[in-house]
Amino acid sequence: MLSQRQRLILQSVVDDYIRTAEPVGSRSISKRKDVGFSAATIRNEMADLEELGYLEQPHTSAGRIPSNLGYRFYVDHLIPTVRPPRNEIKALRNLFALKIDELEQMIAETAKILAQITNYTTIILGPQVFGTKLKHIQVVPLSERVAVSVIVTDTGHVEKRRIKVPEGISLTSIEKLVNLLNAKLVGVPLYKLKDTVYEKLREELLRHVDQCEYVLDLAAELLQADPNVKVHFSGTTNMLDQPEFRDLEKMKGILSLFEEGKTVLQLFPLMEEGVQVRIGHENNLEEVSQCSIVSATYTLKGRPLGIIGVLGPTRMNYKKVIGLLDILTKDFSEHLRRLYG
Amino acid sequence: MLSQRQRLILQSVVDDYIRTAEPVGSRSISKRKDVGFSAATIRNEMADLEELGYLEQPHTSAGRIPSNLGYRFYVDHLIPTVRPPRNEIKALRNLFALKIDELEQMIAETAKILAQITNYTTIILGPQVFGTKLKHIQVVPLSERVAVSVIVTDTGHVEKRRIKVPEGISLTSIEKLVNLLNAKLVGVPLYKLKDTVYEKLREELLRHVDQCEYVLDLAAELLQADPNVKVHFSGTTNMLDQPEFRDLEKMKGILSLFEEGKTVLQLFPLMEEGVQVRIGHENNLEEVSQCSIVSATYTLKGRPLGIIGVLGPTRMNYKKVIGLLDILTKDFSEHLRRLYG
DNA sequence: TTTAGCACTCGGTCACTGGGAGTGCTAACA
DNA sequence: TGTTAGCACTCCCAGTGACCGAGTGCTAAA
Repeated sequence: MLSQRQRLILQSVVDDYIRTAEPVGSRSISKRKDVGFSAATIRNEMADLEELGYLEQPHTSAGRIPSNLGYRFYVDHLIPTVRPPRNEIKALRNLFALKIDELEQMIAETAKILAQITNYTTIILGPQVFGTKLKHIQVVPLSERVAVSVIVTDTGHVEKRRIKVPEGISLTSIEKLVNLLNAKLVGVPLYKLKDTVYEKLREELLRHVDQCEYVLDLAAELLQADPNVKVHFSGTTNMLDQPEFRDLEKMKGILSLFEEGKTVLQLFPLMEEGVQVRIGHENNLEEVSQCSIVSATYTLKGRPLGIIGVLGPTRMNYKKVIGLLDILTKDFSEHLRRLYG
Repeated sequence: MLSQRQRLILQSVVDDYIRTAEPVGSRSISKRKDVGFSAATIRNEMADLEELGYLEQPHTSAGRIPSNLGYRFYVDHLIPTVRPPRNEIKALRNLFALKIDELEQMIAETAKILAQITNYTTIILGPQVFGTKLKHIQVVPLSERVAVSVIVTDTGHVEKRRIKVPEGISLTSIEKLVNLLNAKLVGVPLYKLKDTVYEKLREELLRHVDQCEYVLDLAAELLQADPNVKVHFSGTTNMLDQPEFRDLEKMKGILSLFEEGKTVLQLFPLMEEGVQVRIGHENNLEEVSQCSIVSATYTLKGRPLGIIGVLGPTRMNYKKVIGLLDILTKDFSEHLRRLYG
């Protein structure tokens, strides 16, 4: 268990290091007005903290920097939850006042603003469409054998899919099929669509449509919703401003991660309530072992829809980012509720 | 006018510099087997070429590097059009054999492969949907006052738009409207949709629908196609491999360009036949003043649909890239024709 | 006109140096 | 017993100068 003084010193080191990106020496800490000890005392405590694994020393005659364990303790015990400054809150709220209709665009703008305020990289996942419900399905034939199926959900999301029409299936049977699907499946969540077709529509189809089996498969194909979650990035180049990423190789690793968008999904293994912080190796990817991720879930009608995350160096300004994400996800969810709820 | 020998030397300098990224000295050129002159002679010629503006010297006792004018002459007169090696052609053709249904995905894959082969950044614009024709329009009401309009084109492209339904317009009038639009507008190119509505549908509407003016405006909104051209990037991190972009500031400029996708549209001011090369300042953006862009247009039914471009340092391997783009755009267009033509 | 030779220039690398920041240890102090 | 001042030591870093090699321009000879 850390003493009160050790906690104070650890906090000071982390704060200073976050601010300056330079190893923190005993003298500079003893000079702070909230610390009433001499440099020598601080040195002793720092040596202890290093032994306990909270601090590290880049080389003998240098100051200390926080270890990942140190950051973890700092995040868990040493930061007061802080309300972001007015102007930052305002910048975010202005977004929601804009009345942007398209959700995608809304998300893109949010990512942008958040990246601007934090100076880190923002990653937004979603929205997850699996839980949303079918509102309408339409099939538009393009030529004899090719058609496009269009699915609209209750949140206004549109999924399309090119499909090949099997030989021997006429346009009229497709039309009948689509009518049937619309009559029976509206309101069913997307992830249940396929099962529902096979379970409930079989007899119905037998009655109304010829070549039932073919058509059933076709229907399944029509309804195959795209399971891909969209990934939005912003502020990717902010990483270049961080002194710890001067190294081109590291930088390249991180940037390629952004290019191959889907890989970052591994960084967000679960959608939990509240603000999550993952530090250094707690992330599942080697490329970001020197980064931290602060993330939070946004919801619609209590259902988690997606994730807003901020990626920065482990030396990131946790206080600020956590405060921002906390407010932002709540506002964002509220905004969604007003749009679709 | 350059003498035969000057052309040979200029070509050698550019070739070597493209290969090594190091200033080229007189000795290394005189050693090449296709050059039968001593270093001293080469030096004289190089001094002349510098005076003429085709070469530059980073500092007094260094070799020469090509100027932008030098590259221009090289591209215009000194490279034979070269057929890319078999394995590269094959890598591209494999793509088209994959039978990827979705055009977007197809484009993304193409960009990726091209970036892999060239080791530069690829930028693909399009497809341009303005010229495509309306196949179907659908309106799906989400709630009392909100609906989603979905437009399907003859190329299977789907555009959606959230719309607010003006007060006092009933669902049945909307239904009538949509039926009318479908009956009258199928086959009309997207860019003519709006005009056509106002010109041709006015009387028709007056007869069938009440509150005509409102409805007319609504129709216009429904048909407002998204004019945004999509921009696909791949291989953005390849830029980091180029020795000329070690400088973080330059790098940042270029990478932010990719992040703010739309800005790059300025780099492709026109859609012309054949392969275009723009060198250094010939591009309209300061950020890429040390880059060159090789681009070509892909078409559908003879209509230009979009652009495939490769962005690299001015020291890029023009021979290879030009050859590749030439083949690729032709294959790509042919593939599109098979899919939609 | 071409080439060989030579003096010169300049950037890059390496070893060396001194200064500064910071430490750990010891001994004195409250 | 906990805290502090003092001091010797460590290590990084920036600056310096010497040196090397690649390349040039010029001149004179072939």
